Amino acid sequence: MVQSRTHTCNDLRMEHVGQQVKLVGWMENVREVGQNLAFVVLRDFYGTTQVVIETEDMMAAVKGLNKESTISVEGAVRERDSKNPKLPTGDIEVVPSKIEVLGRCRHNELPFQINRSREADETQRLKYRYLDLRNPEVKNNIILRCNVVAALRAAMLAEGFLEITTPILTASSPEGARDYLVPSRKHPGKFYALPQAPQQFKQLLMASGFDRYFQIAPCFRDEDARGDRSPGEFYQLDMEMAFAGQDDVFAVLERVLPPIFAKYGKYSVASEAPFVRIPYLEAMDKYGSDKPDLRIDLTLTDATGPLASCGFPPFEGNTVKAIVVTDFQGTRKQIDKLCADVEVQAGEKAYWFRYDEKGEIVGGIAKFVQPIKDEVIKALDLTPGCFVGLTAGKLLTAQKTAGVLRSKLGAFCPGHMDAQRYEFCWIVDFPMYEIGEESGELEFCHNPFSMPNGGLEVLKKAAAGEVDPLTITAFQYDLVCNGVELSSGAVRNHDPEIMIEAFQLVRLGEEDVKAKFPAMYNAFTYGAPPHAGIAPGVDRMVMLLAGEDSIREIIPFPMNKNAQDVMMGAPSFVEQKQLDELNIMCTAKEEE
RNA sequence: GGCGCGGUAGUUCAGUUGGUUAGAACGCCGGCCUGUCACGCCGGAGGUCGUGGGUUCAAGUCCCAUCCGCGUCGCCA
Repeated sequence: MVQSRTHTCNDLRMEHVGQQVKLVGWMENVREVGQNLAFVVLRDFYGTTQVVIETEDMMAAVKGLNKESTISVEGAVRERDSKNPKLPTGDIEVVPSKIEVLGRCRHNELPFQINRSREADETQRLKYRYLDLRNPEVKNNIILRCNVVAALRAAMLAEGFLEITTPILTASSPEGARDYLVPSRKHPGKFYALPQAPQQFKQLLMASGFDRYFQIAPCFRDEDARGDRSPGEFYQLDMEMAFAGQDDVFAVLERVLPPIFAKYGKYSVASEAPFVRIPYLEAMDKYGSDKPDLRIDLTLTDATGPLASCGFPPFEGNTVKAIVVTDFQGTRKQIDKLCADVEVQAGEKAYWFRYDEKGEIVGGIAKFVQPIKDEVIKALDLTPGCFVGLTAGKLLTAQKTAGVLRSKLGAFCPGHMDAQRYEFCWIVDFPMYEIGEESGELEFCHNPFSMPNGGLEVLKKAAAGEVDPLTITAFQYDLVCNGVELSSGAVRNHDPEIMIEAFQLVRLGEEDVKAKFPAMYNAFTYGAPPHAGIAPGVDRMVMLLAGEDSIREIIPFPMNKNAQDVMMGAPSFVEQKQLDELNIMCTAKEEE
């Protein structure tokens, strides 16, 4: 019988000196320092322990064994001659009497060095993710994720929420992101879809009488990846509350999240409950973004008045937004780099000038500003030594471009951004409708299930032409932290009559609502509670807590940007027999 | 799909105006070393320069095409 280990590689201390122990783990490193003297670093999940080789027998046991092989070591704990204060187990070492190979590493060259895997090529890391995860720095993010999920679950249960799972195989939903489809063998030509979110199910739970629901819910969307958005699948802390409104939802997250951010986050929490609430239009106007990073103390100023007609062609007839940066320390080269970065990201140019220490307008578009110097200084409240970044275009374009410039300037000027903290805010009062860019007609701006602010009355006035539908706001809100959109939620529209009215404004009617959301529409005709909810992204939260810039760092087995699992080889071709059984024929195939 | 950056040894990278045999660090292999802990010292192996075409006496370097990766925009009700 194989005796199991007596301790982990992080257990042994001075008090264990003299004991016989058995450790198991990976042979991380071997330092040979003499004819019959070597030090083996043994690593397991918990830590590392040094094993000292002093005899020909033991040397023979590890000689020829590749690093990263798994071994068991039986021996005595001894106080070290030369201690290492940097290691928790640095005071002791194990003198082995028996070393057994448990799993030989057949490769003397690894795809990357374990403790430096984060520097390696990302495709290699993903292909050999099981080796990448041996790196404690990588592994620790996964442990953090477990702890955060456990803490979220505990906090939600303590708030009186029930965790209820909803179907993974469900019906394709007509709006929103692209669905992942799953063919049905028993129903030729028909498909299931993986849920983009448990949206309709959680609202049905409310109609069923469950008062508070939550779920660490897997969500599937066939959309392209981003640095903070994993392709294919992700997790949300999905929640919904009956007989509740916006303030109730806010209060729950304001109680649940800050302690978890404080305990598990890399930085401190700067926001106190209640979090700042910023109306959507104000966020766009002040920050040029609906997910403002409040760690940056810069805001946008309107400079259309003095600058639109200064003679600089790009400003002519446009809205001009300015960002004034006091105490600006930046070279010409750095400014050019900033503007180039803005253009890459926003697709629009940024312009600039400086009001230097001598009180002169210099650099960038100074030539055009010079003649109206006094007016501009007054309008923008300039002080000597400041930098003025400028963007122009239609209102929204000028705002968005300035938003990008603002975040770049924040990252560039440490004096204007304290990055080592978490700043939360709510973005509220999103517009209910917008003019679609493709259609040129009125469309839902976000979620057609949101309750319009003003209810049935305002919708009827809009239908009668007494109110501009573009001015109607919804009880729709986002939770933003450090410029990352953590979550979207809403007070739902639980009234079939208001639902139909809302749909009629976008040229849809009762039949469309019934056809698109049959279960929910019917359920709401049987007496539905007013309800509201939200769904913070678990992956993004963990990313913020870990202080990582890439979402892949906090997912155990991430896909690459092209939604491929290069380790498992997914997606893959399947056998013709499988397709036949599902009545599926492929019209095109990627080359192998 | 658009734009930006990148692809050179197992890994991370350097490679000048196009010019001798493509380099460094880490890793790997061999040797030395009795207290290392990023061990040290000596030696060695290891390269279709992403792929295909072109210009040239000569291409890692210039041109064209193409593939792959990352970022970003579109997209994500």
